[in-house]
Amino acid sequence: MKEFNRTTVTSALPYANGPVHIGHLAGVYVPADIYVRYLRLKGEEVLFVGGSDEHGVPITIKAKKEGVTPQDIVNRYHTIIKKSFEDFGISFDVYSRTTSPTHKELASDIFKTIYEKGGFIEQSSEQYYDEKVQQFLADRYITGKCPHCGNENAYGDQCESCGTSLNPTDLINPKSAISGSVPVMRETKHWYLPLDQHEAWLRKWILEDHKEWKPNVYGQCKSWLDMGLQPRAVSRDLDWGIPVPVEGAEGKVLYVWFDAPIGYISNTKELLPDSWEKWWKAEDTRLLHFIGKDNIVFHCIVFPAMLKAEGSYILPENVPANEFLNLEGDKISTSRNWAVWLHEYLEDFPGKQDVLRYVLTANAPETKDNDFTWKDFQARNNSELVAIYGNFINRALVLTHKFFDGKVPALGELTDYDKQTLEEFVHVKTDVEKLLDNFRFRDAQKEAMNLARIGNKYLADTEPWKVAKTDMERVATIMHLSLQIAANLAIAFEPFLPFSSEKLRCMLNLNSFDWKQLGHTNLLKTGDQLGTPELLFEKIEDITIEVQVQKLLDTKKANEAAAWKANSVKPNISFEDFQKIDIRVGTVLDCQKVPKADKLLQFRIADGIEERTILSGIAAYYPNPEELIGAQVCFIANFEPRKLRGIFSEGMILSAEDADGKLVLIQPKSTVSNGAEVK
RNA sequence: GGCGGGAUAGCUCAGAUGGUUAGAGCGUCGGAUUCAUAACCCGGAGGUCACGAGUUCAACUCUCGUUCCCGCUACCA
Repeated sequence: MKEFNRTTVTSALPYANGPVHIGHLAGVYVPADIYVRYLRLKGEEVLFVGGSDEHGVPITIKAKKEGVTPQDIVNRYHTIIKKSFEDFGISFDVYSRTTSPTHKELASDIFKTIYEKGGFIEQSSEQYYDEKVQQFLADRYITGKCPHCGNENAYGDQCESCGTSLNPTDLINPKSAISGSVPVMRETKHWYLPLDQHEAWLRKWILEDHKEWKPNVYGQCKSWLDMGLQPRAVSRDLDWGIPVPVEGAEGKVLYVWFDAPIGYISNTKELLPDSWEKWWKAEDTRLLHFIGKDNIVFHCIVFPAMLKAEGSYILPENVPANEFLNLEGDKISTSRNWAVWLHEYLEDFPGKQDVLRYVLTANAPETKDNDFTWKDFQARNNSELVAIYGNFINRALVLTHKFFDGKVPALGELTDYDKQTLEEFVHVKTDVEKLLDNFRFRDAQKEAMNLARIGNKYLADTEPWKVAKTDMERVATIMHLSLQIAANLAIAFEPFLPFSSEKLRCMLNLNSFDWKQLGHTNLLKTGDQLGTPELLFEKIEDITIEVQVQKLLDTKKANEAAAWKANSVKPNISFEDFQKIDIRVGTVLDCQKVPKADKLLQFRIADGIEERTILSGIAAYYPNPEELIGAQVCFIANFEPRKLRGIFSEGMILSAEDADGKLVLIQPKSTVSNGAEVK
């Protein structure tokens, strides 16, 4: 077992083309933050690095769409993202960005070093080029007709209609997704990192030396290694990014995947210009990458290969990747606005950062994709944070104020039951530690919560409010111990719920604490004056949750409307065909629901000659049919009569079907004679 | 299509190397209690462990097949 003296913790760099949401928090930043806070509390040397990933094609596309520069886009989102992390107490030592000068310099240096060592191969190939916007097109930005299923909107890498993987050259009638113009083939040269040459040591390093990695991480790496590694491009033709720092590379930038992870290092360097190297090059430094499952191969294979090729860096000791968090049963999606955005959450739930941190940890996607629901959020707040933790603290403080004027009472003789309780909560410390050391944050938090359960049980069993009538000394001991448990809770929850721990610390008038004190009963001294008791957590009412659920339902509706596309036009018909249809205007004389039929309305229509009855299946959209009386509608007059629900319908009333399936009557703009023909 | 991960109580999830009655929290039902944000505390009910075969004295656990969800598939980032 290797000996480590310090730990470098990185968390995946969020891509700066949108704000961050609960999925980011649950998968990466909360677990990383818990771990880092835990190490800090233990007094270990630790550095927590984050930053925004600001290069790459999607940002340039977004900028073009909005008519601003890529720098404008990343400035906007970097600011929002950074603030969200600060607000949620994600305790980065540094949060910088890949557009920083330090990063540009370091990324260039690393590229150059590998280049000079002959660590890249150069290769030319033909690629699609958009002459209108003068840039090469990534596969994703070429669309055309799928050769397999005929879908007109297949992407250059895959047809989403039939699922087939494609090459851009497979597409029939390719078009640039950026400008819509027809792309041409053009030769271009790129640098590749020959991963195949790194395969042997990667295989040993991962498959033999790191069997302790999580199954999802280990499994995916094994899968890649078994398939055989291929050279991977590290440059691309683009004007947004870090220029490839060698001759003959005009117009080429580092591929964003190459540049982004170096951001971990350059952000460290920006913070510690003189001492950054020990965090990245010293053998006694333990490097950990917190990421989501979509990043596994990159952090376990590609980035290590880059670092090895450079030659002077250490490799990650573990990569605790999480699965994904879903929202109310659906995949979280930035583009579909299916997310709970952190900055919006704080507007709706000011001061409730810890509640979200708690819920996301309690239901963290550690072994498989999990689901976030608002109902669960409410339940965890009300029946765990409020009822178990908050309630215990409140009981302990209120009782102390009631019986001892808010001063820590003296500890008397311990009963066997007292000792038994103390023993239980000493266990909590070792259990939480063991779980945190293994990145099992969900269970660790549950174990911390057990401390509050122990406290509640202790009060219920010792019943100080009863004993107070006969034996105040005994009450003093009970409250003394209860307050010590409360102080322990502040420590145990600090990594998970930093804001609440701080609040509790103030209520208890504790100066400071560290992890070593956990499990001890001398955190508070007899006679210490406690602060004013406040509620640690508040109940969340049904109405609050309903508002959030409604917000999501609205989003869903808006998405459906946005996704709606008009049906393609039917084959042409002749004028003679059209003439066969006799469409007329008539006035509604009477209109009512057909009994025992959900959808049908029965119309009595004046058609200019006589009256006729027509049935129409629009009842759901006209809940008050009598309001239609007097209105003019269009109908097909020569439709074969048809019996519906025992009634003859003599024609068909015309409606337009909206995106959501809603039917809307077609009516003339101004009143016309009954029987007027529609031509 | 190929590969990887997953499918376990009403809900959200745990279940090293196969071994007697499969666990937790919430919810639910019953009891006790009143210091506390109608909260806490005690107890009960609830599962052919996705489906179908196979290996084994023994399978939630191993093998094969099927279905569904998620991810990766090397120029989406």
